[in-house]
Amino acid sequence: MEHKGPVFAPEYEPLPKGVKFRYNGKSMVLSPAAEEVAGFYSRFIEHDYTTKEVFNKNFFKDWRRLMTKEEKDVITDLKKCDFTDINNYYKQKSEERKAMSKDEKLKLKEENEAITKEYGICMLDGHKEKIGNFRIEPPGLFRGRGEHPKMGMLKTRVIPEDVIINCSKDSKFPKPPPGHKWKEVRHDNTVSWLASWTENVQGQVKYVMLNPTSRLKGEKDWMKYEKARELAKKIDKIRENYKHDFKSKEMRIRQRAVAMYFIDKLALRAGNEKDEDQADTVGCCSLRYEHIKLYEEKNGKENVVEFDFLGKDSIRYQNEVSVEKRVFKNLQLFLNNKKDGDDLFDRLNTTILNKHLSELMEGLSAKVFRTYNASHTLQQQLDELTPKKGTVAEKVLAYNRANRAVAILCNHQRAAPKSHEKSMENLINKIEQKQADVKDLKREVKNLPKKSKEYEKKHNALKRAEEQLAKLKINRDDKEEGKEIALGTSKLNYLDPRITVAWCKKHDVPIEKAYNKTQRAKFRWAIDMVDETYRFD
DNA sequence: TTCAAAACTTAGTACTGTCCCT
DNA sequence: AGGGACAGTACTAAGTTTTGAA
Repeated sequence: MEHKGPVFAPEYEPLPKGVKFRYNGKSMVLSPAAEEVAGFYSRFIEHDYTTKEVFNKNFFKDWRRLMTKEEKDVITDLKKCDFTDINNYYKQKSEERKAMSKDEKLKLKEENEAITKEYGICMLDGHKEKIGNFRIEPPGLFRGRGEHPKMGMLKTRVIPEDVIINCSKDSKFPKPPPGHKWKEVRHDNTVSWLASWTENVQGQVKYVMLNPTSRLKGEKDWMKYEKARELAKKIDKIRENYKHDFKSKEMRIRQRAVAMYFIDKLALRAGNEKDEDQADTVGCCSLRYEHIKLYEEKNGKENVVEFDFLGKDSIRYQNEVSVEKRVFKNLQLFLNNKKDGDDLFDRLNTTILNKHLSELMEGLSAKVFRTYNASHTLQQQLDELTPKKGTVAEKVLAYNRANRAVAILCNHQRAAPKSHEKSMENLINKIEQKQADVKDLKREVKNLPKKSKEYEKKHNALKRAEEQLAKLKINRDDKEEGKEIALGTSKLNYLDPRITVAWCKKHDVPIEKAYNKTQRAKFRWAIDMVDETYRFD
């Protein structure tokens, strides 16, 4: 492994004289350190974050910590701080960047490409590989997701003295920037990272790693799907096994069994325990009393469990599922004598669960179920939805619907795009226009003598218009159904790409319809490997 | 054996560039 | 030229699993 080391964030450029920070209405010159952090906050002042007390409190505390004595004496109340001038300055800078001439933009692009060429590539086992994140995260304010207790804290600047380099002993070591030293240069070929540093807000180690297109990452991805296929072969036995455990005498085993049922049936995440200083989110093992409700009957279904909790990234999971009678009875038992804040599975955690899983199958852990169920669902949905005869557009719609079924299973949500309403309106207008066209053409065709040149021309035009109309309608349905569902995550992380590649080949759909450029690069291994007979069952 | 740290995967959102229309 | 829509990309937080020290 040989590389040039990471790229650091540019030095702070102090504000020009005319840009004023004001305290209590009076302009005030800040020390560079305090000014830089004031600049970070100024970029947020039009954002919801600054209405949150936690954000403001954390920010103010960290900001004051690096003020000079004099600044600290004066600046005691965030409410009296006026950042608008600074904010306007940065907005103006960004406008200027947008308004740059073509040449200036091109120059910037070329400079950027030069950096990528030098620092974005490494040599691994004699092969050139792209690096994923070779730029070290710049300083700024921490933006957690959901109700994060640390939101607004200052994420400090990382310098070479913070960075550990990992490379081969016999390689040309990266040079630290002039006047600096690395924290350490080590040679550990049992890990895949090129450089690491410890981030100050949560104390977590951050890594520079390879791009997903690299051989190393590709092989790991491939192994992940092979593991999921291995599970596919054993899933019947495993289901039998946990269903049997629903009746166990031991509470811990019953809890384990019900958790496995959830993970298998609903594709829930494992649910590790979390610290107090993180957002309160849960997964399967960490579900609490308040996260589920039981109904012997609801909406015509029996034994209904209603889930409502915040999962990863504080994304809400809401679902109403009819479960097996024994599961329902067990849940009643688990909830008995409990109250808000109590664990649903008080005799279970992810370590216990994964330990058991690894005994059922080597390398089996909770997340393998998610991969398996996602890929399995895609295969099964493609079988069901793909029209035998149909246009490419119709097949692609079927593919997107199959993809969407997986995204729903995995609860991959997104905020509906801001432009959704508007673009939907445009699309509907287009459809109406096209419908009118079709109508007109039909009438014209009717009135023309058959076999005339004019007739043929209009007839073809009509056919074309009808095809376009069908396409537009498909487009509309696709868009509306998917407005709050993110397809990318499942496509990138859960769906065995060989299923998609084989499906494209089998149904004469160009691979570009399913995968964009980045995705094709990541899934190169599958595109090269697979023929139309591949299946994931 | 326990537990925290390290390592690596998965995740949504913000930003950027491009295309097309006015 | 300006601006909106959209796709693709960059970013980095937040999970899971593995590792290894106490």
